Amino acid sequence: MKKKISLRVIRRISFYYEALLKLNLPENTYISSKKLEEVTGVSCNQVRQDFFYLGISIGKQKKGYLVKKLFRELKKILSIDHGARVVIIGAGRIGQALSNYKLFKARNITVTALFDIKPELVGTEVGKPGQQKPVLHVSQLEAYLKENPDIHIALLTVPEEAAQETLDMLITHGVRGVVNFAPKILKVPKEARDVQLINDCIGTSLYKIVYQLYSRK
Amino acid sequence: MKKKISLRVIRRISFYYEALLKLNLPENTYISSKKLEEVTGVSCNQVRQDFFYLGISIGKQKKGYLVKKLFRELKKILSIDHGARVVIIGAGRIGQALSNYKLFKARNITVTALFDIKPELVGTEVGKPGQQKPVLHVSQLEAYLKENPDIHIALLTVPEEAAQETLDMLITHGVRGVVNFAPKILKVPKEARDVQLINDCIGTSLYKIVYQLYSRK
DNA sequence: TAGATTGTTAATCGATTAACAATC
DNA sequence: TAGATTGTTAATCGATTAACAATC
Repeated sequence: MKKKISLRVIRRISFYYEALLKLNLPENTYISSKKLEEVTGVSCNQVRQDFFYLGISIGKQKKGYLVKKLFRELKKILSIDHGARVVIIGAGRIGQALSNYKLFKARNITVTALFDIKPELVGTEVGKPGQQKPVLHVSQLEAYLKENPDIHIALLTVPEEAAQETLDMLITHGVRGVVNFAPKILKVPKEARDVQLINDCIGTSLYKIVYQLYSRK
Repeated sequence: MKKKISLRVIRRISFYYEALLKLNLPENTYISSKKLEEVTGVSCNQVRQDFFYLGISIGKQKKGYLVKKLFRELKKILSIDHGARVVIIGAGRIGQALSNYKLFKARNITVTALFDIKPELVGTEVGKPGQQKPVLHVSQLEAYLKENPDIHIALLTVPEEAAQETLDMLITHGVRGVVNFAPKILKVPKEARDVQLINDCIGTSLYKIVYQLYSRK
């Protein structure tokens, strides 16, 4: 059993990985923790602490980390090579935005289909030309998951009123990880305690800004 | 100068407030920390600890907190009565989703306008009937902010490539708080250190689920 | 009364920051 | 060499959990 890595660390590892992707440096060059601080906003001390904690001891004094090796290590931790296929429940604006999310590709995450109940959406395809995804009716979901037993994750973007029952339904059909975007705290039923759920409502970070600007005087 | 409240606490306070809104209990009833745990997922110990920290000592043993009083206290902390008017830069799917975000109203947050550069969007109105908002051209932003000097916050939903320059422009025009939704870590220029910025890319929480499901064996 | 729930303190836990010897 | 940067430890800081006396 591996060491447990907190989600905070995972988040920062994601930052490092994406920064590396975007910098697009030659594989045989080096990047220092100081440079990583510059591009990710994570302090260089924190960067080295993370690497130490994760057993990434590939640095060279005076140079930094070989890009090629660092990529390999980060990929390993994030299981990038494993890949993941996911579905999106709710083909509204947020669902469609997620279905086009650029960085998923770099993470080896594939959105295979969207599901909705609106007649005007069901049967259409969404997304940019060349990477379009079908919108199916929610009633087809059960069969779809049976045909695609490698799909264990769903992104939930249905209206608040339908969110909890949809989550319950997803779990019944074998989904094991869900990100809920509805503005409602959902709960995993007790009998399915191993299902991973993140409530991540778009818009809540605005509250923090409002607080910082208007309450903190 | 008030005690500094961390953003984690603010986030939980938001949960309590929204739970209270949704439960819609009569003002003269009581709610216990145990019940708040049930509806928010925050442990009752944490709830009481938060209230203690914030000086909310209005509980009655054996009963809990009077809904009316609790509302008042939470509103005070979150500055709900102050209110905030904000603009959205980028009228794509995420921008439009945010412009319709239900809970903003309960928080006394008003989206006044959206800005974009796409000809097919500029000049239109978005949103549900009765609460439509105009989409203006980004070039009109400077004048708009001059006319509405009470607007200090922008939600940034432009494409990644344009995000940093747009942020710089916003700051130049006097914006003091920004939530960035583009999949890129933006930086506030050194000369504007007091500007509040949150990078909150939709989709990153999926990475956590993927990690929990596929890496943690 | 007995049971339930608060307010508060202390203990625990975890995360971040700082510092620095080692060395390329 | 001198300067820069790592790996690692220790110190600090902050957040959460647990416990319980007080009391309605």
